[in-house]
Amino acid sequence: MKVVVLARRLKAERKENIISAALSLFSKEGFHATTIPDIAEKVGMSVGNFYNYFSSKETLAKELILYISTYLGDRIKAINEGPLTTEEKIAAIVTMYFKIAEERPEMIEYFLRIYLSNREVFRDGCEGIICVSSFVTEMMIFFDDGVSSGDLRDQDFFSAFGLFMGYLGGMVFLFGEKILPEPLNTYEAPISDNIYNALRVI
Amino acid sequence: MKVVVLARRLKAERKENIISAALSLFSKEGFHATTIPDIAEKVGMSVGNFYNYFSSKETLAKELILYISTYLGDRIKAINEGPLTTEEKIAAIVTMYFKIAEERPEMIEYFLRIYLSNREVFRDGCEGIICVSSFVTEMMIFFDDGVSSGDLRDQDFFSAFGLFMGYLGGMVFLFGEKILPEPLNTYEAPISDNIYNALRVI
Amino acid sequence: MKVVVLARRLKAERKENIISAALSLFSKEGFHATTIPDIAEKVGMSVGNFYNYFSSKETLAKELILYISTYLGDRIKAINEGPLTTEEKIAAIVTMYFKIAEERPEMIEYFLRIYLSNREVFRDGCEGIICVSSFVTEMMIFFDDGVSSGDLRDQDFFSAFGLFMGYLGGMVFLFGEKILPEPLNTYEAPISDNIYNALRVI
Amino acid sequence: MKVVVLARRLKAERKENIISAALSLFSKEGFHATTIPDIAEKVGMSVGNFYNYFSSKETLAKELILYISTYLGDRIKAINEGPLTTEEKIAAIVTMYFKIAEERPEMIEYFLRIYLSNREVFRDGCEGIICVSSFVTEMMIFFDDGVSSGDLRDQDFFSAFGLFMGYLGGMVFLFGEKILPEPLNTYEAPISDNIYNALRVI
DNA sequence: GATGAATGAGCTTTCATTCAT
DNA sequence: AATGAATGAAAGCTCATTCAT
Repeated sequence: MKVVVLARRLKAERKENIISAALSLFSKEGFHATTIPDIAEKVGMSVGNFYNYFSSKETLAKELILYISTYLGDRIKAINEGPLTTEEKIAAIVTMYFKIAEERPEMIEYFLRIYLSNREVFRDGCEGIICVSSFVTEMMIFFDDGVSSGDLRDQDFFSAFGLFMGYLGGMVFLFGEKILPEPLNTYEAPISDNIYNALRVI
Repeated sequence: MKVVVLARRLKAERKENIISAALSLFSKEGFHATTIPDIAEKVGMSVGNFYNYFSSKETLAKELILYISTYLGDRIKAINEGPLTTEEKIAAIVTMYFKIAEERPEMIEYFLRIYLSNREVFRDGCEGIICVSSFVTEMMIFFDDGVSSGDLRDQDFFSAFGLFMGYLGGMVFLFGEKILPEPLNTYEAPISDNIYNALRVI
Repeated sequence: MKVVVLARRLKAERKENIISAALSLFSKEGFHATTIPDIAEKVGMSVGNFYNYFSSKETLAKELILYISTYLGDRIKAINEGPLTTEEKIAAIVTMYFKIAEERPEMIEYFLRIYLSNREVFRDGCEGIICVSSFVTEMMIFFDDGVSSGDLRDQDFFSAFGLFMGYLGGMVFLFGEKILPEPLNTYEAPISDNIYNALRVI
Repeated sequence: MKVVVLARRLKAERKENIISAALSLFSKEGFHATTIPDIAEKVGMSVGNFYNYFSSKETLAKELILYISTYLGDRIKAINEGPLTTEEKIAAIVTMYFKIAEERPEMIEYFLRIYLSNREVFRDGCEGIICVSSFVTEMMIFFDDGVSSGDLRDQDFFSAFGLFMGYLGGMVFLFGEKILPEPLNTYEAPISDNIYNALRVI
């Protein structure tokens, strides 16, 4: 019995390794420029064995976006459930997002460059927001809370969501392209202000 | 003499056809999933002949982004040079952008999905904002004018640019994914408001 | 009548231009790496028109080797018919060959690199020595004369021919590869000596 | 453990098969006229798998010349280190060379037709004599020994090398073109004599 | 004779996936 | 579970040659 448990843990660990290697390679090199041999080599695993963990390159790509969505969703959830005001929550989300963009850029880059851009890959099984719902749901909760507490105007969710996420994504993109003259965190305050100004009750 | 002129016109026309076909295919299928044979077939041209017009797939991709940047830049320029207030200009840009997104979605989609995401492709020759400068420059002018006229807060350009363009891009993305419950133009008013609120002098 | 003559002369001239351009390109870039558009451009002629002068790339290649063989044959003939001793003739041929190798390297290079190495190209129509007979014939005469005059041993022609031409070709090859430490003409005397020693009556 | 060894042996064997097939095809058809599918088919291997053994057609070509140079160098070395006089060594080298030209003509043909003539292919990594140094070095030793023993005149190495190798190459070329009226070995004696006469102390 | 756009077969190379071991 | 050689379809691109003008 114990052996089975150990084996299962080992398998989960190996899978984590693949996810981590793939995330890094996909976001750095692009989905098509990254090959399965590349990933296998980075994990220290044979090509054939890779297919014991993921049935195809596309499956892997879909699991990755799920992984990221959960990761981001968890962090937003923590903020949502904390004691902050709406204005502070906005700042907290911006700070969290930019922190990830600097410390684990693969995650944001994967989101922006792989998920948003390779429609063919995510066509089957990730329609709509299926694969990013953990994350989107928490953003919905954030807005609802903000509206309930009288801080934010009651407007269409997607108008607000597009503003928030489009803005942050855009900034990270500019950062990634080395177009921004200052480090990302310099922009945290003005951006949080802009978002709050855009959404708050007037 | 006439013959030469006609031939030249024909060649320019053929080039336009390729641009149009490629724009559509790239934005619908992705850069890597679109093949030269696909493009050639859509234009009704042999693969070999395609290379009489564009020296490589990458060259084509770069000409495309230049084409789009100029197209958008021209429209923003017209708005900039019109008699509108800053608030009206914002609405005009949003309307224009969404109109293009509905009438010629390939243009915006290309921008969002191909240009922003296939870094490798645009690495040489489109560094920084080189290939989108027509468009970015006009956005700069818009902001400067808004600040000069006392309507907009004087803040870092990229903070404002990221808000504006990240927002619009995000909305078009949601639209393209069929996530938005309403037609795009429904959102024009609230979005324009959000942007103006975010940027205006308080 | 006059017009016809002029036209014919013009055509011959154009053909010479093609031959000259092709010789240069083939020997510098190789047969396969040289394209018909390359040649046409160098001549300042359209691709289509090229085919009014030569029916195919292979035909051109075969005419070139004929041209070179005649060129070399004529020069050897002049030496053969001059008043020199056999030893002097050897030196004269070596000098002539190296002079061409330095002044019009395309000719020797074409011979060594294109003709000798692209069997497929010359398979039909240049079997055996058909396309280089002007040159080989003169070398035969040189040997016969040398034997008749009692200077050279009477041996199989090809034993002698291979020595003479293999030697000179080898030296030009080493020269072309920049392997030779000295300029080509430095070697004229020792090489002539070696050849004479190899062939003379003992 | 045994399995690994066997696999390694199998892989080496497959590589030998490719070398052998490529040598034959290249020398018979020419470098450019031989395609990777041709080679793969001759080996009984898929095109894709070929690239598990050689990273490109050029790499293969370079390994081939190395292989041949070593093969020839080894044989000359054996002669150099044997008990023969200089005159006998010359005859031995000629005999050996012609024997290879008859039994494994691909080797000599590859040398003459592919290596010497496709400069572009060998440009990177085979500059000068890099890829044929095993062979050239042994020829240097032969000459040095001959001079040391007082049999050969002390002259520039390349003058002598060009004579020897240009001569042999020329004869094999004539043989390959079916120009020679007699079988190759008929010429061994007169050619050895000619070479010895050309180089010996007078 | 002259033009050059057009053709299309063919090239080298890549890579997701399979499968015998 | 693990290996990595093997497959083969498909990609981007080239180029000798043709042909409408």
